[in-house]
Amino acid sequence: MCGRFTIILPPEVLAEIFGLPELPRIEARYNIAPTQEVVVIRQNAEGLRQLVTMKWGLIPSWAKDPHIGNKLINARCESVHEKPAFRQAICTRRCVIPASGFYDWTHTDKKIPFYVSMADGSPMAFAGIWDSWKAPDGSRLESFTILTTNANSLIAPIHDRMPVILHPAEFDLWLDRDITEPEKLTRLYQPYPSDLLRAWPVSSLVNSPRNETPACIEQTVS
DNA sequence: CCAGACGTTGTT
DNA sequence: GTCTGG
DNA sequence: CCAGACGTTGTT
DNA sequence: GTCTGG
Repeated sequence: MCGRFTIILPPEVLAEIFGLPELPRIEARYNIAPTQEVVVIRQNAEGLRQLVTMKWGLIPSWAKDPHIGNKLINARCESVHEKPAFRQAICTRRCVIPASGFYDWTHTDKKIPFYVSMADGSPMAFAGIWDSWKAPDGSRLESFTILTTNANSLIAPIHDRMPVILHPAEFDLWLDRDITEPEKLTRLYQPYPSDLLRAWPVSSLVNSPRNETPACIEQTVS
């Protein structure tokens, strides 16, 4: 699944691959955890892409207690079109979460964290959905969740789920607000090809969200 | 009708 | 054991 | 996802 | 908001 990730991308690279109209101001993050503020990309009604900051953990618009978002950090692709918390968002409020890689923990043997990134070091793009929650004081809180799918052969030994990773050619379709038919979207939910990814073990430093240094992604040698 | 849930993960 | 917070 | 808390009272 | 369960 996806419960921790990184974004270490120069603004130029981010703007280029995601087709942003302006250079974003973005800093490197080595250990992004649920509940934190994260930049995501969505498209406005005019088709213009924008980088916006949202909280990780989707709070449905109808939620009475926003803490529900702490649990909704992932949405299973197999059920995202049916679940009450997600089915509206999946039709009209899709987003892409730019990343460099994500972490996964093994549970067989000892709990060992792994870092997964693109084999060629290029940016990674998670498929996500977002919602807007109205607080009692009238303010708005935007939040998102990351879709998950079955693990591919590279990830499977670590974990049975992985995030839905989009190919650059799929960004237009995913972000198009006029496309609402599930059958046009479900084909994007396939596990990303193993040969385009790489994975290596990392130190347990990453376990605590308080540690946010480059050492989090360094390969451990045994 | 109203009340209560609405989610994922992993582990057993 | 289970929930909250990051 | 993992780490860390997990409680009440009264007083400052 | 919308569905399920009582």
